[in-house]
Amino acid sequence: MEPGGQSRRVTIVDVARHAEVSTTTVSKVLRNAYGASPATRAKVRKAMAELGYRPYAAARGMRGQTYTIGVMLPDIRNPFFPDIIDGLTEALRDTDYQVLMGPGGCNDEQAEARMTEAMIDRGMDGMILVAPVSSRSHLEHVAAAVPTVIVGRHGRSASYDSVAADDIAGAALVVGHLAGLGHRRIAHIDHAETDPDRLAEMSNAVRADGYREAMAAHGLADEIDIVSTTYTQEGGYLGARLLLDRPRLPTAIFAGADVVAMGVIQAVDEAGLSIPQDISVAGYDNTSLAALVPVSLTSVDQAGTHIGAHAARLLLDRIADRGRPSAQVKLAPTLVPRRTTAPPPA
Amino acid sequence: MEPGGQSRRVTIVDVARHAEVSTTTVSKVLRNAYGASPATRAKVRKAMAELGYRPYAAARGMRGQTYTIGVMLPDIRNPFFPDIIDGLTEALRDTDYQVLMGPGGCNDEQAEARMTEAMIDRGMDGMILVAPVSSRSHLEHVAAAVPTVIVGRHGRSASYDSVAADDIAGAALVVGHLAGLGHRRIAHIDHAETDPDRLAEMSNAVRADGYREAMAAHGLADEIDIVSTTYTQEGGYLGARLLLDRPRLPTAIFAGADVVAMGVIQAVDEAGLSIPQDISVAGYDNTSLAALVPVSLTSVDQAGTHIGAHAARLLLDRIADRGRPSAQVKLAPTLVPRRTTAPPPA
DNA sequence: GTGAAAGCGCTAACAA
DNA sequence: TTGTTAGCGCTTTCAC
Repeated sequence: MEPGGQSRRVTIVDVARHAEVSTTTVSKVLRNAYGASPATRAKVRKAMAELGYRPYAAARGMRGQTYTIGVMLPDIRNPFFPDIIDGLTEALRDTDYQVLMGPGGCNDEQAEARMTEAMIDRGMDGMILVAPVSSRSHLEHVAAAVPTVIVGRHGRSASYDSVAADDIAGAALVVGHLAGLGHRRIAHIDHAETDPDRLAEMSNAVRADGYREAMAAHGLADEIDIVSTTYTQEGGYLGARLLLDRPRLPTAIFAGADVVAMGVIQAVDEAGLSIPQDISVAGYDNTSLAALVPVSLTSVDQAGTHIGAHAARLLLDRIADRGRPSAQVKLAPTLVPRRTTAPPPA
Repeated sequence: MEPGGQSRRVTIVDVARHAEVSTTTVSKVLRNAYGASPATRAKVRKAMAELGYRPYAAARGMRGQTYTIGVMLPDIRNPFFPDIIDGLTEALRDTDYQVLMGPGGCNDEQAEARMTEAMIDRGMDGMILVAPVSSRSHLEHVAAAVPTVIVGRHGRSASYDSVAADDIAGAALVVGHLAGLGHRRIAHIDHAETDPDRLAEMSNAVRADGYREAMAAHGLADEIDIVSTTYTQEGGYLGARLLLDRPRLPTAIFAGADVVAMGVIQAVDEAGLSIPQDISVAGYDNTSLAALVPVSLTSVDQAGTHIGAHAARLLLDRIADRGRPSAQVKLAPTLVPRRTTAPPPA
């Protein structure tokens, strides 16, 4: 109230005194634990309300839980993440858990480690790591300390659960769509990856695999053309520049992410070509960017809210039973055709 | 290591034993506090490293600080916020403070209150509230509990610091730009606001005021035309639909935010008009959306990273001295003209 | 069903 | 400079 004069917090002791019971009893009511009669419960609840009591999560954490779930986001700019967060918070709405998010630092393994440690040190009851770039051993190290769900990364582990969209299927949807329109020279822009561990687990690598498989399935194995840059707008720009320098231009470019596609569009625009008349462009993630009318990008929808909801459910499950076998959820993506894809020029 | 067998945390006691000193000494070293010889310091640091000790923030918080700063974001989808976060984390990089973000729940006062309470209960050392919609009294209630900086909201208080861009000047930049191109019928889309408190403090309202003032200053007082919807894409769409139904069409629409402008573009597109030939459109915030080549939206840049950096500095300052007088920082915006604005049709 | 008392990991008075 | 000793607000045995 008074500037600087922070009035002392109402504690469990105040509540106990007010309700004329012990602090133990108050604690039991707080946790909905066994061992308090309905009458006592009511009395304590009333006292809590009258005093405006709110439990101090940090103190609870010293013995029990903090009722906090940490979500590490690799890149807060990626418009795909809000969907996941929405699904997450929606699924957690009627629980006592609060979600706090930490900026992981775009593709920076060290920053990611700092963030995960910071969350562990702050007593998170559970953690959700979205598309982490950390090594598998680091992920297992995190999972050993606190229940963990990995989102958007393939590869299974006994120590954590995971939720991801089926990127092989997603890539096949794009290639199928383009091939169906009559395209043969379909190029792909990938995120460069050297680490063998991650090569097998990261979405980008799996999408590239899916692209290869699908091209082969459509009898276009000879047309496979992958440029590796990064999953950023600049990466897309750079990749497209390389593709536009090819002696035989591709008639379609499948970008591994919507942001990448935005860079592609820029490069194509600068080259004086038009989309989709001269060249088709497809993205991935069906972010809000893709839906913008002036953009209207064909993309693959990963059902982000469902991913988030599944992650929340798995996490609560594991917080309740840390010993249970790990689970992997794989969700089917869908294609969202828009105005950037059309039949190739005749 | 073993599944379920979380090996006990290394504590200050272990470090003390290993270094053959008292826990007090370890604590002093940890806090860089006065009262430990260089030799002792080195010994303790070595022990910490050898044991892989990491302080447990929640426990520190029970007596001292948690070294955690909570940032409440009203809408994680708004692409303006990442810039603020970048400025914030950059400014905090070399400190011991960690940033955790909480989703505030788009324009929902209750959700906002839940989030701020949750952060206080989790022992945040300081809080940064970005464009909060809460009542002034709630903001002061938060500030009474923990050092607080309010970002993106006008109006000053003795109990908290604030950082905002000069929205009057920003609106004047847009109107000046459009008037300079020869426009007279410049309409504005605003975020509807009824609460008198917030009417004076929220950015949207101030932008509308700035629009009115600037129109008058350019001798266009008679052309003032404001449509009030919401600061969302749908709001922009709706607002534009209303404006396009006017007997005399506006030749330019100044949307109060980039996302709003995206909705405007959609409505204009559907009406079969082209931008900027038939109608000019300007946004506000210069988000990454505006820069996208297919969008290329004229907008006002608020220097989000600077806003974030200032907020961080003010907060650290106030954590160090809670009694100091409150400060208000106002930053000058700049205009970024792009392809959606041009002279009006002849 | 209820409560006394110990303790979670750390910081802060106060002595030595 | 160093260590002893109380707590911080809550949960958890373990008696009653």
